Amino acid sequence: MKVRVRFAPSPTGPLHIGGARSALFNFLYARKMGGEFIVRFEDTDLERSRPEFEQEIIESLEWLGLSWDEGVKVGGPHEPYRQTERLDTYRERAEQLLATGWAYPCFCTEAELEEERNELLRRGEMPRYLGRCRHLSPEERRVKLADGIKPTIRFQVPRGRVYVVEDLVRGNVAFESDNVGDFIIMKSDGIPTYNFAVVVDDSLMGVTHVIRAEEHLSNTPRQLMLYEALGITPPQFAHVSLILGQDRQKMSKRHGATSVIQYRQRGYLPEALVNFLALLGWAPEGEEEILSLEEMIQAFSLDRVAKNPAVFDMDKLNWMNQQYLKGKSVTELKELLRPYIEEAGYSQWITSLGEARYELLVEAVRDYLVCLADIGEYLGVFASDLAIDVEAAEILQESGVIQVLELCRDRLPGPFPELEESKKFLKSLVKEAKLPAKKVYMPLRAALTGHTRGPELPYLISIWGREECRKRLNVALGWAKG
RNA sequence: GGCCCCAUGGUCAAGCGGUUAAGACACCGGCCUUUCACGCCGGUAACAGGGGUUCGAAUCCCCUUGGGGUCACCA
Repeated sequence: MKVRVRFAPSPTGPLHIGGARSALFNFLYARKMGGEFIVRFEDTDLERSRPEFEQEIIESLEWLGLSWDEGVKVGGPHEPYRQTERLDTYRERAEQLLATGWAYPCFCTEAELEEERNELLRRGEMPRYLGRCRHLSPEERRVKLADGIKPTIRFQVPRGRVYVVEDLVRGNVAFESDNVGDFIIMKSDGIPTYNFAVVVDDSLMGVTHVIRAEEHLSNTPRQLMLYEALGITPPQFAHVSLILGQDRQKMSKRHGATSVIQYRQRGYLPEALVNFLALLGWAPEGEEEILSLEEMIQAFSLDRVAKNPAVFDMDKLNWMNQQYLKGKSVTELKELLRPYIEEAGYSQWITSLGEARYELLVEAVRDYLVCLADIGEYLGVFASDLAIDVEAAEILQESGVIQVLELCRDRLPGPFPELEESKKFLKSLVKEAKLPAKKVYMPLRAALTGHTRGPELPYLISIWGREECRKRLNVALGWAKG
């Protein structure tokens, strides 16, 4: 049978980093097995679901390079792929469960349930639904209905049974049905709840493998019961452990950037994020950790998925991103960088440089970038007026510095020397000054940039050109003399 | 709290009864270098604890401890 997997986010927020990994694992498994990957929206939470989030999730998936064969946006044989558009389907199945006695209407109000919960809590017992409406007579039901009470539909959980989840990453996990209270499958407004809708959709869509986060493991027995009641063979399950923050708690907003879009905004490359995420909970056989999507597909296997939770390590992501940044050509970087330059407010300045000098600039800073948004920081050095920091000030006060700066100012080639020319110029300067190289370069750097560290001098000179350098040298000279 | 999952360096992890217990990130040191990075070389650092099983346990079983998840008219 052809493998069919799915990613079914609820559009109640942007695509979470954990969701992205679930999507990735599903994608990898589908591609590896020559199967199909479905994306659908579970938007039964009317309060929190928003179309904007659907759009954002789709864009995030596309940005990551995870394409799907069927589902939202692309369509397919099991349309629609949005749960609120499938309400009739759920109603039919609910009727079926009602008719076969697997489910019953429940007329308890929220207030009553709340009271029951508090009472149980007060007695030190576990809060759960006691089954008050389980055995209402047809008469009683008719009366309640006549009173205008809109019932929910509850699933009647079998007593004394054991349900075993056969999990591809965890092995067999057993749950006793007595620990599960009768749960709602249809809300009073006619919207199905998650556990019900997911079962109906997965079965109707022919999903063969459910790969999802571990937080769903405890829900699985409920789903198994539903499969049983519906007379459907359940799919295979694979529960992947959670991604934790530094404090070992489930990743949440408190931990900083948790959505894919935030990483995109910061200038992480999709290849890097995908590669990093893949290694969180999965390890390929070899020692190579930098893998293309294609290589990941080849190497992917569910039995190499780890059972233990993984802490999100920003340091490693940063390193990973640098690796991918290094793999980019200057031409590619020039384009990738543009939106971030714009964001940092340096678009005009970059345009004024012209393509050749922009390229030089990219070459000069590329090794410093952890992510694309860092460009703003480095551009500051180039585009802002000279501001001398403490360390640079100390250098400028050393003896002989004034002579070096003046010599440089007077000999500067121009108007815009090529990189090689700048290098030659600097060497000749050292020779003429008859000083150790460092005694020439450090003061120059301090005077030109106002800092003691930064991009290489030849780049600075070639990018700024003679006039800008002279201007800066004069400012620094004025400062050093004054 | 009940139920369930998990447990190898600071982090990600390999390991699936016999290894000097890989590798990567981070960290530290050295080299390179006109600075800072980059790069290269090297180093510190782990089987949570206790019982078993076995000739032999990181690997299998049990308990303890620790962490996490789940118990909604959220998904």
